[in-house]
Amino acid sequence: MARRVSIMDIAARAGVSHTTVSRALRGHTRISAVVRGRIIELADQMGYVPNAIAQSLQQQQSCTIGVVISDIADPFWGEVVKGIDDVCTSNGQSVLLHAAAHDEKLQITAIRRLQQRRVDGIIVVDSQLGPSEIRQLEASGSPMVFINSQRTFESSSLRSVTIDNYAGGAIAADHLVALGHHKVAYFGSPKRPGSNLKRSLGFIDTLVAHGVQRSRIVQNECATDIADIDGGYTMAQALNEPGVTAVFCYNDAIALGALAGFRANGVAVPHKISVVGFDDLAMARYSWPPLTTIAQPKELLGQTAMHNLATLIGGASVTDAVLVPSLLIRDSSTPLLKGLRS
Amino acid sequence: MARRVSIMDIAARAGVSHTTVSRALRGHTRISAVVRGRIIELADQMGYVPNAIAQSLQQQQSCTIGVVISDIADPFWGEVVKGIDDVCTSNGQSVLLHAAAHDEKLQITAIRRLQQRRVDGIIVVDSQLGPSEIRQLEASGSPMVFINSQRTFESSSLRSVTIDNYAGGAIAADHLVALGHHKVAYFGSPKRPGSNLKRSLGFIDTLVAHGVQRSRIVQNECATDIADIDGGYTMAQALNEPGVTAVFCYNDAIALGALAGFRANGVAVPHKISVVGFDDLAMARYSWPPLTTIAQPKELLGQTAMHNLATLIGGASVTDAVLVPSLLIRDSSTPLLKGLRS
DNA sequence: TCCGAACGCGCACACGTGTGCACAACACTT
DNA sequence: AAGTGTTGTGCACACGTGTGCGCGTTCGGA
Repeated sequence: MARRVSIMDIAARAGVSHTTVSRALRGHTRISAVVRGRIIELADQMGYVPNAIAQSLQQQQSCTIGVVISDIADPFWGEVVKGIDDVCTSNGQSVLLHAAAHDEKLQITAIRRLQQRRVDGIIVVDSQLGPSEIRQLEASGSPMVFINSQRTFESSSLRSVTIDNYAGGAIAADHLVALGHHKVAYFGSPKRPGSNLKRSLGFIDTLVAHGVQRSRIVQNECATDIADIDGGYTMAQALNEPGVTAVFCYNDAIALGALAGFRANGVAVPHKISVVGFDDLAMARYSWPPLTTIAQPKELLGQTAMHNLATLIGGASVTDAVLVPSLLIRDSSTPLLKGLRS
Repeated sequence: MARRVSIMDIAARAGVSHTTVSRALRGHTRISAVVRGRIIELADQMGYVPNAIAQSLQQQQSCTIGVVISDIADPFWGEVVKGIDDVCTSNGQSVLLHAAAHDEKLQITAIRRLQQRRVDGIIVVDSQLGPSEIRQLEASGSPMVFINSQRTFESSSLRSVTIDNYAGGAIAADHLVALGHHKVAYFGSPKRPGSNLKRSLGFIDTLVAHGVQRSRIVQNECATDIADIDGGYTMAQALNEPGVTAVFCYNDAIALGALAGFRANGVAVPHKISVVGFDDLAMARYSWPPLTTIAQPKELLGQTAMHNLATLIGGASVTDAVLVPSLLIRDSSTPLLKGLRS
């Protein structure tokens, strides 16, 4: 942070007080036109760049939003952050980014650091925090919005924006039942217990409601320590349930891995087995076969979170937002052929 | 930025001056053990969170790094940012993120905003800046590192970290020639003129050096206004050059799109045509067929940039870094069958 | 000519933190 | 007892900006 020209330097050169410089640059009234003109010209000529740090200290607000994210390299979260950044930029705010893997301790540390930096508010993406940590955060008083959190909150300064995971699972079930499938599997991700549970419940409840027998619904979970895409690959290879003709996956990463896993086993998608994902990643359109999936409005997720955080910061209160997913039919799912019925 | 407890508040409660509190909390020597103990306990009990903004103002450094990026949703850049964040976090610094599409004006605006925030240094990812803007930035004095910039710099405070794009193109050519291909195409991206030119030159020069005739090298470019993956799809569908048996793509996104485009046209990869990408995205392993590609060390790119920026900030000088790409052979490239020779 | 109003500007403080210097109290040495 | 060194603490300032209040000047109207 090199020493730069301040309004004091300008004031000295212009032969006025720094007060006058400050007022002139901020477009204050009651400053004579000549003085203002000279100050503005001088500021430009001397290469003056206002010091936002000093402004923050004085104004008691930093115009900065903290974002805590589990994995910035994940393309899904990347799009969410893009939505956040969009709104921030048009609000004149900046994004302070902190990565913090799937780990409570790291997430808390990241939040503490952001609070030291006096961010105006915090967005936590994919939070893993437990009830005791939440209580701690409520006490800290910072407005916070959680995106796709695994929990809900009571405090007025803590809000959430989520996808209706249960409805997403239900949509997948409707789709597969409409195609005639009646023995199916769910490939889950235990890393996200909350959303995983809701998607699987929505899926299973709806299947049952459509008359599918519980014994004909297979549930698998991938190992916690591997990437989703690898998990999908492994689960597809390991699937050894005769008669399963469709799989609903927790997300697209698992589904794309599953496509590769089935292919390696010589199981044709969708003719032998239909695959449905969740998220609608950019890649999903271009996989082979193109992936049928439950689409999340990713950028909207980020934008909504940021809008709600802004109103929270403004002192108003907001309700939790729940966005709706939608079915995107491509080629990885197909009607069950009569000959294949078991 | 709610009003929080300051060292003055603690001082009042402890009956000492704020000086003593500051020294006690910073582990200064020459503070009596009893007083220190009481202050630390009091600070904890009152929920004191140090104000990093005031510290920045006083210390004349913000411990903050600005990152300007063209598209945070791009999985490639996501991994680069992860590398940056890693090093930042272990250095006790934070990342201020600003997105700024492929647009000079937006990028300059973003840089100005970061300078207002008095970041200690700036990393610009995928810069599109022209010579005049560069000169402007040199004058501003902020240490900056450009990742995969389309240009090189002379100023001592402006450094770059890049992949050896020419070598990458050469490796792809070596690979395809070794497989027996002698009529090939290049699918380029005009959005990144510098790296696109180098990759294509390395590719073509090496092909020619191996005795491939120039007339047998086809060059295509995708439209500027569409995503890479769509561009790859379109170029693959439009490719109408009889006898072309291999394609080298500017990046994996284009290559993945091309795989889908060829498939839609009934052109089998790799049996009819081999495809080689560049980047090694996480998806490349799981495409169909799994993509042969020139791998970039993405996280290392970010880490190196951040390391070099840190030394630059420390006042030392560094040289431009050039990292080497490596060939990753998967299933989208295969030896040319004799029967297919043209 | 006199008086109130409007105008243009500066003083002094606030925001929260860190630090050079000074000063008082105490321990130790001669 | 006097001098010297050490220890613990506070004063006052700095960092850069914004603003309430007050003061002097000018203007307009009676």
